[in-house]
Amino acid sequence: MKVRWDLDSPSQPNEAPAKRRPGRPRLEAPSQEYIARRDEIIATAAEVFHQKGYDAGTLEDVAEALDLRRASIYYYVRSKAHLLFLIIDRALGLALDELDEYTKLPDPRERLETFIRHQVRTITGEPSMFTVFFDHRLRLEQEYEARIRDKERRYVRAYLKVVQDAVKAGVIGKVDPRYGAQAILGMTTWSYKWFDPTRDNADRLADSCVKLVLDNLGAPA
Amino acid sequence: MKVRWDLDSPSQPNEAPAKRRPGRPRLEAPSQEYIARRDEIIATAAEVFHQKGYDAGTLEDVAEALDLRRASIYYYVRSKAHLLFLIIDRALGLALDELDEYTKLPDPRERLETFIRHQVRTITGEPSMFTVFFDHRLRLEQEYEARIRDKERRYVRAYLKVVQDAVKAGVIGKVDPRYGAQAILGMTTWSYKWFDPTRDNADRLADSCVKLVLDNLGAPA
DNA sequence: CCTACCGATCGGTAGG
DNA sequence: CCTACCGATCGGTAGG
Repeated sequence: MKVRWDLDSPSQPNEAPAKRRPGRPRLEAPSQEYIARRDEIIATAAEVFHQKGYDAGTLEDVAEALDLRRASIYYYVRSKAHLLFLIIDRALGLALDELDEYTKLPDPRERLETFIRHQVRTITGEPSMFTVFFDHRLRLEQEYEARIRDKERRYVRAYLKVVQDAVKAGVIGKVDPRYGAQAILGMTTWSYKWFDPTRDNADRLADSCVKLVLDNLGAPA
Repeated sequence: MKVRWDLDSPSQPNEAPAKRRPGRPRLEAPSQEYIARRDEIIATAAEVFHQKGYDAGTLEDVAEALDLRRASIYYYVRSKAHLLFLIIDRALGLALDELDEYTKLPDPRERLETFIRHQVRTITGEPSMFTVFFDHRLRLEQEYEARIRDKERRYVRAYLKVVQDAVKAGVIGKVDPRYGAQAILGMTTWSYKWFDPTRDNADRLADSCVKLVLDNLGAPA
């Protein structure tokens, strides 16, 4: 049986590059083609699972879409469960990607606005990835759970802080930060259920979300 | 084979009572026990599909939870697909239930607030039903689609109108009604993904949503 | 509402 | 990356 490389690593741009281990490496790094092909498989699987659902979408469907035999997928991926993990990890990576940068923005109002726009852009930009993430996240196997949960927390915490600061600065009402963060997250994220790129416009949706939360008129009752 | 009754009718309180057909009825109406038992099956199936997903959750699981044999479920339900329909139809029925009443509220601000509170209460009150509804709605068979889509449209339209009126009355910013409605719907509905009744409080969540959208402070930039 | 029982699908592996 | 092939699961039906 051929030796395969670190199948688990999601090869994300925001991932730290693999540390060079001491001594002579046993194997060369996975070839560029290998990585590219695996990314193709991940993306295609996301589309299949998006359309048919994780369980109903078969590896046969994925293989067919790639003009492969089903067994060949196992050269790149350990199992169907592993494939689900790779999709979810990638989705989280995308969402987390520019967030650190935005966290540094000094103005609370601008920061919240940027977070909202970022979320809308990210979700509507990768509907398949995020549909799989949100609708099949609970089908993740135990072994993968921990790795995901970590990044997930980082994400929610970032949102929590933005909302807290916005409340402090008085740019939004005095809401419970946790509920406020989830509400804003929901308002934008929900788009994965209804947004139709042939009809809807992400920037206008973002405008509406921002206006609803930040551009306010009536004084409190 | 025994004759069964109208398996499709969801026996919802807001459903019009079945019209009395002319002539002598062929069969008495389904017994109260029959209806009650079927509702039990629907509720249990919702819990199973909530925990394991629609495809991964088996009829065996449902039967076991009810202390039945799997085959017995078919006395109440045509198929697994039919069971999914019954759950989804029930969820929509619950959501639609009090909505007509609230539509009559004259004050735009109060009406929007009531809609928001109603949505939070409904979703958090039936997590299993609504998780199945939102996460497995696309696995509905063709034959059931139409019946669902209709009610669904009614729901979205009601929200559309509330938002339109709120914009006109100037109680929220001038947002695109469609995006505004989906944003508010998302803000509240999203709770089915994270709300934990042992830790969270539905009324406070509703407060936060209302405050975020309606109780505003800063003037538009 | 139950006891069998069938048919089909599908993830995964051997071995090249 | 492919050709077989196995094993298990599961929805559904017959017949009572």
